[in-house]
Amino acid sequence: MSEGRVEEIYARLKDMTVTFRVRPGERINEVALSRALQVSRTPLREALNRLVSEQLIEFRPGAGFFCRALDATTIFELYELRAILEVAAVRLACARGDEAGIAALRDRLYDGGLKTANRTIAEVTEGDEAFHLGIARLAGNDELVGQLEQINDRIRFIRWVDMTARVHTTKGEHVEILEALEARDAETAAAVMQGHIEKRMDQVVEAVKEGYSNIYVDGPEELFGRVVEEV
Amino acid sequence: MSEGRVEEIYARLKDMTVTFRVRPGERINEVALSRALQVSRTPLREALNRLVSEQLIEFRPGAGFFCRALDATTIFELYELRAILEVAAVRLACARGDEAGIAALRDRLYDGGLKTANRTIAEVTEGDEAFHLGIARLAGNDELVGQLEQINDRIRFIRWVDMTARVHTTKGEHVEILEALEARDAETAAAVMQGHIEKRMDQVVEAVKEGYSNIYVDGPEELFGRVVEEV
DNA sequence: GAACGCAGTTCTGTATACAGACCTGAATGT
DNA sequence: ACATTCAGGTCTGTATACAGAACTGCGTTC
Repeated sequence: MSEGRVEEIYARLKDMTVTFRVRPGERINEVALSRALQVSRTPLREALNRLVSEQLIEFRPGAGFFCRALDATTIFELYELRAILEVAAVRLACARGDEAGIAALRDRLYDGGLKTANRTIAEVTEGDEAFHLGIARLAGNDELVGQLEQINDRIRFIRWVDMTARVHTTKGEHVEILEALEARDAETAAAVMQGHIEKRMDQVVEAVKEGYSNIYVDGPEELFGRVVEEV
Repeated sequence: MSEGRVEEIYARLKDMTVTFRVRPGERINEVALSRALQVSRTPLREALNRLVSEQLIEFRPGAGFFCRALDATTIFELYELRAILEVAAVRLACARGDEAGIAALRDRLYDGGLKTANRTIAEVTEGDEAFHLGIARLAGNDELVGQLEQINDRIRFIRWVDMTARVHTTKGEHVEILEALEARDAETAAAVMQGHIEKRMDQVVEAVKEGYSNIYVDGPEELFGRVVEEV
C-alpha cells in the first residue's frame, strides 16, 4: 500500500499550480490528471482538496476543480499583507534575533545572494525569497513564517515576472536591511523593508495590468529558465 | 448525486475541531466518523484533508488523522500574529475606512456588543470576534481578513476560556479603539489595539499552562453555554 | 435565422471493495 | 518475571464501479 502517495501528489500539484503550468481559470480534468500522475482519482482529489484550502486552486461544487486566477486586486492585497508581516518580522528580529542567525544570514547574502549575473530567474527569485524568509525566521514566530510561506506560494509566479524586469535594485536594499538588522535598528529596518516591498508592489500591480496575461499564456517554463545578464 | 456533501461535512468537522469536541491528540476513526456523519469515507477524507491545510487537524501518513494539540507556544505565536495583523488593520482602517462602515460598527457595538450580562460565553465571544473582524474589514484587504479568520478559528476555543474569566474589561477597550478610529487617530488606535491583544495574550498563555487541559477534558459544551453574570 | 429543447457524452460525486500497514494481546522462551 | 514473537483483528490507503449532474452539439420549431 505504498503509503504517502497523497503527499507526493500534493507536492507535485502544488508546484504545478504555483508556477501556473495549469492556466488560470482552466478546469482540472481529474481522469486525465490521474492518468498523468499515475494514480487513481481518490488520492488525487484528496490532494486537490488540500490545495483548495491554500487557495492555490478553486473548487465549484458540481463543476470540479479549477486553476486559480490572480487578479490585480488580490496581488495588491497579498503584497500589502506581506509588507505588514515582514515589517513586523524584521522588527521582532531586531529585538530577539540571535547573533548566530544574523551572521548566517549575512554569510548567505554575501556568499550567493548578491551575485545575480548568469543565474536563472528561478534561482535569483529563490535567493530573494530565502533572504526574506530568513529574516522572518529570526523573529522566532513559526506561525508568522508559515503564513508568509503560504503567501509566497501564491505570489511566487508574480515575483518571477517582476524579477525578470528588475533584478539589480533588489541587492542594495537587501544589504541595507541586513545592516540595520545587525545594528538592531528596528525603525530603520522596518522603514527600508516597508519601502522595499511597497515599491515592488506598485511595479508589479502595474506590470500585471499590462502584460501579465500573455506571459502565462505562452507557458512559463521559458521565463523561469531565462538567464540574468551582466549589469 | 446530492452534490455538495463535502462542503457540509467540512463545515461540521470544522465546528467540531474548532470547539475541541474531539480531544487533542485523539485519533480520528474514519469508519466511526463516517457512520456518525452518514457518509462514506471518501468525502469524509476529502473534508479532513482540507482541514489539514488549515491546521485544524494533523495527518500522519500511515497512521491517519488526529486532532491538533494547542500548546502554549503556538497560542503565544498566534496571538502575536493576530496583534500584528489587527494593529496594521486598524491603522489602515483609520486611513481608508469609509464613514458608513465606521458608523455601522459603532451601532453594532453600542447596540449589542456592550451588553454582556445574561448572555452565554459563546455569544459574548462571538460579539468580540465580530468587532475585531469588523475593523479588519474596514481596512479593505480581503486577504488580511481571510488570514485573521483562519487564526480566529484556531484560537477561538482559547478565547472562550479567556472570556469566562474577564468579560468586563474588554468592553471599555473596544470603546477606546472605536473612538480613536472615529477620530482617524491611527497612532492611538494602533497602540490601544496592541495593548488590548497583548494583555489578553499574557493572561491566556498563563491560563493555558495551568488549567487548560482539564477544561477540555470535561467536554466543552458546558463552558460555551455558561451565562455571564451581572457585574 | 435564431432560439429552444433533447439526446448523447463526458465528467463529477460517492460508495464500496480489497490490499497492506499497524496495533494488540496472548503465548512462548529465556 | 520480563522480553519477544507471532497471530488475529483493526484501520488506513487506494482503486474501481456506478449513479447522476453538467455540458455539447444537433435537430426542430417559431
